Amino acid sequence: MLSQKSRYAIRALQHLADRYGQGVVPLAEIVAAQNIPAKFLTVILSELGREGLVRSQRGRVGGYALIPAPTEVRIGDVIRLMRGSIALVPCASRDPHEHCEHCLPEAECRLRALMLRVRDETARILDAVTLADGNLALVADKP
Amino acid sequence: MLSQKSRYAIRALQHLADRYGQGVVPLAEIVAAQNIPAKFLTVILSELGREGLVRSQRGRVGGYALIPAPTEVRIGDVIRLMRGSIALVPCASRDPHEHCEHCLPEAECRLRALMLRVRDETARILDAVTLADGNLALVADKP
DNA sequence: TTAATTCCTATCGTATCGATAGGCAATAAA
DNA sequence: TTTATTGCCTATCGATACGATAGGAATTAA
Repeated sequence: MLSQKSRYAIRALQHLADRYGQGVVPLAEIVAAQNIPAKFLTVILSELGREGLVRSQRGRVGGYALIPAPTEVRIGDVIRLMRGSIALVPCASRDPHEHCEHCLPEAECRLRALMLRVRDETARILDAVTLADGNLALVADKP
Repeated sequence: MLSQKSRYAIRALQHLADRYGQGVVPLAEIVAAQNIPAKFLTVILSELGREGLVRSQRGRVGGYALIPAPTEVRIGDVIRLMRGSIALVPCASRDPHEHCEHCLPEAECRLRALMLRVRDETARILDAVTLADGNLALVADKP
């Protein structure tokens, strides 16, 4: 499962992508439009700021803005950022990963072999979609 | 992420599938071969028994055995059994599902649209592999 | 009877998760 | 310069889920 935090992050970034190039968007607007708890969202946006995805402006007309062009931010990247990995099990990450506890040697684990395939398919989908894609269901699905 | 419990369940079932038709397999054998905490495994196998996947025999030469033929048990089914769903977000399940908290109406949620596609691809892979498949990585991958 | 084995329920410690509190810092407008 | 507005940071909280174990009852073959 994706954490609630990851989902909020993606939806907030989608909102900022829709306003890309229009200056900063106040927190309250995102909160109202996306139905996300305000305080929690500040934590999430600060984190995204530290990762370089979002810039912020304080004060009277403050708010947040997406830094990269929406076409440059893949949903897969956002999930990796928030969750660390796209894989369903620790040992099935393509990045340097922890071993699963109480498992067999990775080379012998049938479950791992399967989960690697799931990971690759998932990554293929999530890395083909960016924040610029409005209706994500309609994006071309070409391997 | 798959829970540890789900992973143990799959690996235990794979082990029983390998011994299919050879009578019951004692817990200790599964524990030794699969490196799973014994007490925890009894809980898992009891649950799988209640779901009709496993039968058990008590007493001196007791143990567990898979009930359906290994070819009839899809990994996707096992995961649905243990975790309730294959989807990465609650609202992206194809079965009757809960709504996500603090979200938009489902029809408007771009994230949901994407996650439905991920779910379908994942299900396609996991439902094409059964407990009978030895090296899961080599199963044909034909849409 | 005895040893081996599974079954059931309760419980435990920990980690994570979602969320909020509360105060500090910055900024623009009055 | 004052003030209202807005974001920033750290700590913390309550709830829940998770992984695992304890302890004993029930079953069965030797």
